[in-house]
Amino acid sequence: MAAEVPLVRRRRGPSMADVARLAGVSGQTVSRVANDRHNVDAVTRDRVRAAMHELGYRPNGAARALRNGEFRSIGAIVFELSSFGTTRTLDAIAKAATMSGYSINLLPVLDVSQRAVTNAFSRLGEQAVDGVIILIEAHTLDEAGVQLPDGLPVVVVDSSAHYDYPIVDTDQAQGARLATEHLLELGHRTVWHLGGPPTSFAADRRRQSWEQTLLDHGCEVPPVHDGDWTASSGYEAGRGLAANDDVTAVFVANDQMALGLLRALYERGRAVPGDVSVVGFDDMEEAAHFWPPLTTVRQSFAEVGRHSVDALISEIQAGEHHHSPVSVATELVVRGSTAPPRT
Amino acid sequence: MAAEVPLVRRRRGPSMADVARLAGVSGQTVSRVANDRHNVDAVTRDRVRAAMHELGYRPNGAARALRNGEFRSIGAIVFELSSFGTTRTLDAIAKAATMSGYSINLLPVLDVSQRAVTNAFSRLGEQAVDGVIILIEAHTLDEAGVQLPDGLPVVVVDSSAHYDYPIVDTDQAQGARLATEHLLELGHRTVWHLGGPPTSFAADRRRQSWEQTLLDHGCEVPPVHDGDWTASSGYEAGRGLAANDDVTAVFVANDQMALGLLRALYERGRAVPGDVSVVGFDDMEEAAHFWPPLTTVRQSFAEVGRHSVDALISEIQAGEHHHSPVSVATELVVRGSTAPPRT
DNA sequence: GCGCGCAATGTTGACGTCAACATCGACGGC
DNA sequence: GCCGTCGATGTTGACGTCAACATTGCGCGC
Repeated sequence: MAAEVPLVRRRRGPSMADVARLAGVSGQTVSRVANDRHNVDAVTRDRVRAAMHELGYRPNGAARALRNGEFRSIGAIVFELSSFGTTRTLDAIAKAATMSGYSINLLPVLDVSQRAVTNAFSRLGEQAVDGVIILIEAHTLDEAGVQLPDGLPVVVVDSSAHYDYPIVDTDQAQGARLATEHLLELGHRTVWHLGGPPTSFAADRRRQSWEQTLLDHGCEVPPVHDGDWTASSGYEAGRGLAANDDVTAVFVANDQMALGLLRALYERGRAVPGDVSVVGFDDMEEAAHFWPPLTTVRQSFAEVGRHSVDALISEIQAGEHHHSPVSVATELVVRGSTAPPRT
Repeated sequence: MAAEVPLVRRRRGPSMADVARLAGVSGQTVSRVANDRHNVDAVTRDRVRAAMHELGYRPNGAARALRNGEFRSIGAIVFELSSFGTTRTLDAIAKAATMSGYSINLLPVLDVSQRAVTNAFSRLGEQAVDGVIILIEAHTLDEAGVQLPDGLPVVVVDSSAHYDYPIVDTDQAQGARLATEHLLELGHRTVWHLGGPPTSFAADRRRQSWEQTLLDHGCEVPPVHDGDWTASSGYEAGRGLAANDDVTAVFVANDQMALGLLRALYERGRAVPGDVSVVGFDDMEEAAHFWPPLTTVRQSFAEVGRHSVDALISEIQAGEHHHSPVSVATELVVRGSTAPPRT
């Protein structure tokens, strides 16, 4: 038995040296072909290409990264992909990064405990990334009191101003004002609010701006109901609102909770928009097909994603810090869930 | 002027050698400390740790990968993160991979053209990954006629059997049968179908199984309406169904299209479930809060994700191929959108 | 026909890490 | 007190790539 096969077959692919040997050239020439340098004879290039193909050669990213001192990769720290906004933003980030020749390294935080977040950042230290985009609602960061590795470019997608990193976010305040004023202009005496979780800066901003708008218009500020972004939480909180006949207009901090509220209103027999007007936030694709179609504030996740990548890449390549936060404007989309109050 | 600063500051972080110099030990000792080897004197270890911290040392992933011959990274090829199912699966994949000590490299395909897909795979060749999970509906792969790099472990999340790679997927056929039989058992004479796009294997499977179930029960097979998974397409297709008084029961290939159908039925004044019963597929969180709450087929994206990662990692580490596809069972969740037909 | 210039190709070494092997010193048994 | 043992630490080289520099040879001008 001439069994000489090693137990663990270290499947290292062929290297430049192997290709070079087969093609009868030097490794450097293979490198030139692999990188599309022009100063290679056409005949040689074809021979090398053929050898590459025959061996199934793939350049080794690690060696390249080591040599060049950069990974061409961006880390994205996320908590839950199931959250609608995060996902959309991540999608835009991935696309923008790809177009700039960077790839995206997903670094999920398994739970929101301090330990998990700290742990994620220490894993980060071991990741082969040139920079990081943080997509976690930043209260968690504050609580965890974590510190990012020094000298690693970072961009935060959130409204927190507590950190000394460049920040890109939707203009939450403007969006909330848009929604609230729309309802007031329809003639409602005041606007109730179904807010996001207190751990979220975005939720904070929307709530604050809603309150300020009411005050600016001399309206009474009703008590806030809180949810956690899910439709279920919107339904739970919505049952309270639905039972209260004073409520004629509600600004909900996202579309999913708005869906839950709509259900609660239905179950209570209150007509939308006849008895109660509802405005959401996000303009998810489904919002146009709620019943009635939801009036909501559209935010451009794509733009937020694109700006984050731009900011991060310029930081990576030039060492620049944009300390002025980028704010992406929102837009009110009026559909069927809002109307003047019943007289 | 002793200005010696290079124009482009290559921001290479400190290396082991720097730490070693500061701590007065050899590089190897630093390596041992970094990797928690036990055979280092406590005093020395503390000194090295202090030096690491002072310099802000982070181990260089590229060098480590080069040395070890593995990247501890998995590529995930996706098309659109906005698609609900893909996202949920990706989330599970990311979590499972993280727990196994792998990170996820997102490789988005920017559009579905052949060129783009082929291009994505050639980029893939340059990625520093140990294996790949493909999350694209596989018709696109067929059309693009692309070939993956040889010797790179691959797992496909889809129902396609055209490829010689391990496949993990939800048991689409079982789910569709569950939905269809539920409606038949309620007493409907037949069940209509609002299907997914013809490019999707998952949609194919659901449609075929729906049809087979009808035939098994001796029911007439009505013509299929197609959508593209979005609520909008469900609404468009749904208008046709809503206008047809023969329609008393519809199995919709996903929840989002079901939402669009519900809207179309509302607009037409047809009651759900009084006039028409509707069953969806996916059980997205929102489905419970549609009006009426949607009866649907729950699939476990988490389990699909976990199985994919398991299969890929065992392929990477042991070179095993599981040629038997993994099928994850579904479950019918009965809510308020289904009832016996009006007599 | 001589040499210059330039394009094609080859050679060398360094990027940062870590396994394998080498060395060094302390301690214990006899 | 000598030697063997073992634990702590140091030295060397290789992983695959590519920039910088070195070399080769060909064509062209005069």
